[in-house]
Amino acid sequence: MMVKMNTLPCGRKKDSEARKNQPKTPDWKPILDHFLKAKKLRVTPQRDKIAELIFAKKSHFEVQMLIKEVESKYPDIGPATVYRTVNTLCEAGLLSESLQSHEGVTLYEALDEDHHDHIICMDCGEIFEFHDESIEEAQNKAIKKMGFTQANHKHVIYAKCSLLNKK
Amino acid sequence: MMVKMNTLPCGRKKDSEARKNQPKTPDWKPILDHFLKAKKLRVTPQRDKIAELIFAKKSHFEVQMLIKEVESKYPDIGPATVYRTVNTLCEAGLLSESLQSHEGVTLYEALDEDHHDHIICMDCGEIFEFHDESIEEAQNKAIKKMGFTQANHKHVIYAKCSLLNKK
DNA sequence: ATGAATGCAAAGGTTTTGCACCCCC
DNA sequence: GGGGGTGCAAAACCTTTGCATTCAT
Repeated sequence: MMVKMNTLPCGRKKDSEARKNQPKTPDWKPILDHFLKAKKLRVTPQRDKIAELIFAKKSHFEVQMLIKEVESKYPDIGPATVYRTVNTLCEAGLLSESLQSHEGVTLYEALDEDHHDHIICMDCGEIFEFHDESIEEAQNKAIKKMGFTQANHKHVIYAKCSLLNKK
Repeated sequence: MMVKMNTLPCGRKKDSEARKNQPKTPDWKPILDHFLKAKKLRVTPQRDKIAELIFAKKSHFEVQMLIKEVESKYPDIGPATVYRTVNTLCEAGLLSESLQSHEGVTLYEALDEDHHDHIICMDCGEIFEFHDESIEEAQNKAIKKMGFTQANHKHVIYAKCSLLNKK
């Protein structure tokens, strides 16, 4: 099992130090350009700037926050363009609506190579990513048994980290 | 593993015939009344009618659909009351925001005794419920290993049913 | 009689759309 | 110069709220 991208749980440092200051998708630009070209869409400075902000993030984000960021860095870029760009990036497969926060807000996240699930601490609100092969296996078996194929899934665990829990 | 509440997959009949025409929560009324009394809230015809419609369903629903249903059966009951009632029923523990449809709409569902996860067919859109003990076990182990407690989870699988897939 | 519930309409918030203008190809 | 992109504002939605009135207890 591996956990990454965040300290765990609730403040403890874990194994992700090396990755901490790297974007999740360093090579987004050629992928995006290729997608745009294939779809006969255009490479524009707005799209590039918004994408850059998104892929500089190391974590999940909500569109409203992104809009505020964009607005403060590039006052000329409006919310409509942000929404449009987010949708385009989703279609390009670079970004995905990954989960709902505990309060029900949609969070986006850069799609990286490997699949992971999420665990949200109900005390501190922190979102951790994890990958557990035995869960995946059990799941694939179940899907097969039920007669489904081509599955993907969203698996979010809402829990409390044990440290805070001891109070 | 058990699958219930629907034919599976995509039209095939499965094990849920006996349950098919029964509401998921036949005994909602005393529970609701008890909750209302405890909270010093009132039993009103509007709440009863809306609850009745909800618990007559055998499946998941979105608030917008419920509002349309209520509107057509009881034109005097407005959307605001529907929203308020849905929230009250959630607080009463009779109802819960259970998952997001593939299009991102929030679906509610009557809370019955036992936990289950969801699998949505990406072809026919049908939502199936299933419970798989080996997934649950793997999950509980993982949660423990990561140092979390008191977990609950939302696990939605998006897949294609094999029958349609053969076309 | 008291205070909660309702209906209505308005407000709040998020996301999409229409359109004139701009600019990349 | 054609067609997609952008910015702005308006529209479209969904959900919540305020308030006067009604109604359960």
